[in-house]
Amino acid sequence: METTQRTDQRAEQRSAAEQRRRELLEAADRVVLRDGPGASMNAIAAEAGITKPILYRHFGDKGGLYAALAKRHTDALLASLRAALDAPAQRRRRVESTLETYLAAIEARPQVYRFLMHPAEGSPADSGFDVGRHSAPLLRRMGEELAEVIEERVDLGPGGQQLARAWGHGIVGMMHAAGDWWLGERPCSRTELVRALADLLWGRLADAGDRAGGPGF
Amino acid sequence: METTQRTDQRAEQRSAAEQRRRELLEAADRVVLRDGPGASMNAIAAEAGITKPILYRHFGDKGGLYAALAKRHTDALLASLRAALDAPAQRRRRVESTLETYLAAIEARPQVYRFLMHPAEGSPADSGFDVGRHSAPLLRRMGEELAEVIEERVDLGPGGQQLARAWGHGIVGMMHAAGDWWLGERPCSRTELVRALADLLWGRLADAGDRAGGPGF
DNA sequence: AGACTCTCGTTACCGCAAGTAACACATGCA
DNA sequence: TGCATGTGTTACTTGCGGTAACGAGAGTCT
Repeated sequence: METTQRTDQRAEQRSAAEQRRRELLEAADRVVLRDGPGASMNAIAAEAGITKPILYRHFGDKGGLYAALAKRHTDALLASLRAALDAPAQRRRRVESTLETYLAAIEARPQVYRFLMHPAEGSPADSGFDVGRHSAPLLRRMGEELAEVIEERVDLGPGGQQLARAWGHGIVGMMHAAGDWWLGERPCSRTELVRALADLLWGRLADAGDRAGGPGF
Repeated sequence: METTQRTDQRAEQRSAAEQRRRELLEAADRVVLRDGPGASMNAIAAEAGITKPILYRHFGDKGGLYAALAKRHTDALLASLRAALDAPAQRRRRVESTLETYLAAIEARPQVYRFLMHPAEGSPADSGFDVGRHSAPLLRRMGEELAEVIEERVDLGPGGQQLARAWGHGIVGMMHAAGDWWLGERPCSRTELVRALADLLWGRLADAGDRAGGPGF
């Protein structure tokens, strides 16, 4: 039975290869979390106890490795978010719980978060060039300015200043992400998007009714 | 009048240097807009008709150059946003006009936008490693998933699908930016931030009264 | 005039990281 | 014994960021 033997062997090898891959990913994880995303392939290979070419055979190039790494964390995060989003509760409660889940996740493992979202700023000194040092400042500046405007013009009662700041950054982020998506896909006209976002800010989400079948989002 | 002569000369030199700096920045601008943010210092120097060390004398390092480059565009964008935000009109109208301004800007010059916000993805082939290819996918995936949930559970009437997608990406962006800011400054507890964002989504911005003095934001 | 110095510019180099080619050892199969 | 295949290595190339060292021109001081 050569074929069976051969298939068995193939299967063994494949599973061994996947096992190996997992090990490599865990080593890479350790290094990236320690040295920041600027970690070199040499360092990762050393941590795994092997040398560079093996990494390249498994992941193609550095982008492949990082993508695999990111996918793991991303999938985990998305799963927990989905759970919060699907829990049986009122809509507002679910929104709060989802926000809570996300914030708790980034709070619990800020290094992972920084890797996923700010893949530049290495921890020590530097490491070449901090690509990505610009977007954050721009968003921050916009958020701060908007917060000032809100705090100065809208009456939010006690604790209004912090509310204004959270809103400033939140609204800017909303604009940024929606704009980014819209620019890539062009699913509608600019005016339509503006209306959609303004409607969102104007509480249309709270006012909308539940869809037939099951509790509303 | 040595001193006067000397000051004149100094002034001349300084202004000449600034002039030069502007020229270099414009050359860098051209290259970056053509080759993407992965543009090499050699390429930029060549475009400006000089060689690398001069760039380094002017901007210190690559980060300095990019920061200077980013500052120009950032300042311009912020100025127009401020104008829209300060225009005399009702609050909702101003919000719409600000959103419109932002979206129009990124629509008009997507390359500049990509440089400011997605400082990795070079246009041709690649250029080393695309740091930052992960954050976008994660945000996109979250946005799409949220959009699905919204569309499937909330009754938004006609055109609800696109509305849901815009909201999905917008809400995710809000969460992301607010979380990022909060993680950096820790200005309040997690629960407070959750409440603030949920309140925002629940239309508290629309309901809030204007502050004393002038038309509300 | 000639030495000083200051800025602008160059060439040639270093260090380092990504990615690759070529070779070496084991192990199962004919 | 020969050979194919997966696993690992060393040693290399290429390209980039960054720097040191040197050269040329123009104004300045004695």
